[in-house]
Amino acid sequence: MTDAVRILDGVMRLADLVQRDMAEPFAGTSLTMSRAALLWVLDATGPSTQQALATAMSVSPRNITGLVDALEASGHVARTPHPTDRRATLVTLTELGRDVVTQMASQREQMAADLVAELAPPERDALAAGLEKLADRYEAMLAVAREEEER
Amino acid sequence: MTDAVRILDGVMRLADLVQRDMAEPFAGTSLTMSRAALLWVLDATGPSTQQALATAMSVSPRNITGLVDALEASGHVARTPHPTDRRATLVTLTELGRDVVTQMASQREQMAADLVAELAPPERDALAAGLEKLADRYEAMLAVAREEEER
DNA sequence: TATTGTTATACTCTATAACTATA
DNA sequence: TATAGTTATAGAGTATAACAATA
Repeated sequence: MTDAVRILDGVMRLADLVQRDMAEPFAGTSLTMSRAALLWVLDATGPSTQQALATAMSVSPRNITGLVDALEASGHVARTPHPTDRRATLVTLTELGRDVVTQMASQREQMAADLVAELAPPERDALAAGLEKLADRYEAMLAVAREEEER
Repeated sequence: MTDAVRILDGVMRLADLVQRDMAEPFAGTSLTMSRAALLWVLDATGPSTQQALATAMSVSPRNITGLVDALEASGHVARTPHPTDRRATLVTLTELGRDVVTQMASQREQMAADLVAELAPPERDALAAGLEKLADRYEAMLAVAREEEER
């Protein structure tokens, strides 16, 4: 197996493990990974239209309607009228929604710390830099491919 | 942001990009990521019972029934009677299924090669080793946590 | 005309529980 | 009694297309 494939496999395997682990705290609650992801995006961007959320999450507007419906029912977000555009609605985090995001953030840090506990600091930096380089590069590659396809 | 979090984020971001990219060739076909994953496992293990597939994929037996139904309908796998246990069925790859796996394997290699194209060989090896170490460690951590929970 | 969000419809992945046939 | 696979049922994520209200 080439080093290239070892890297690809390592990333996918690790991501799968992490994803299962992240989903666990939501068991028995109304939250799911997709809904939590929306909260996370919303916290990063501030109050947003559903269109903006759809774009940010690379998902259809219809999908956002469903996620927001569920999160509104569970009290994590609220729909408020857009101040200037009466077609649009602004989705905002409620206090409960903010609490959940805060908790997710601390879980993420704990998880990350546990993950790299056996790596020496220089190794950590090298690994982080390598991954970021690959992700940046990959994103650029996909963007180029998408443009070529449009032509 | 700590290096630990940079690593976690890098892994998740990269996995997301790769996953979207891997799903693309299936558009317009009857194949999906889950079905393709079953083909991949089946190729690695050889003819398997549905129970074995469920365990290997960490998924319910019922789920396997559905995936195999679809893959059987599309001609990628066949159900054959188990030679000694009449309760069980053996799932096997058809020629079409094998062709698809071969194609996926070469796409994976191409994708991996593109991904790391700008990394020098020593960097590649370090990155691969780092990721494998983290994944192994994480898997062990989860196994321990699961045992503790059972007590 | 174009855009925002929703209704209508459909497919897929996933799970648990009950059931049948077999071990 | 236990196991393999299926039927029954249900929730969740996702998409496209048509539509109403508004820009």
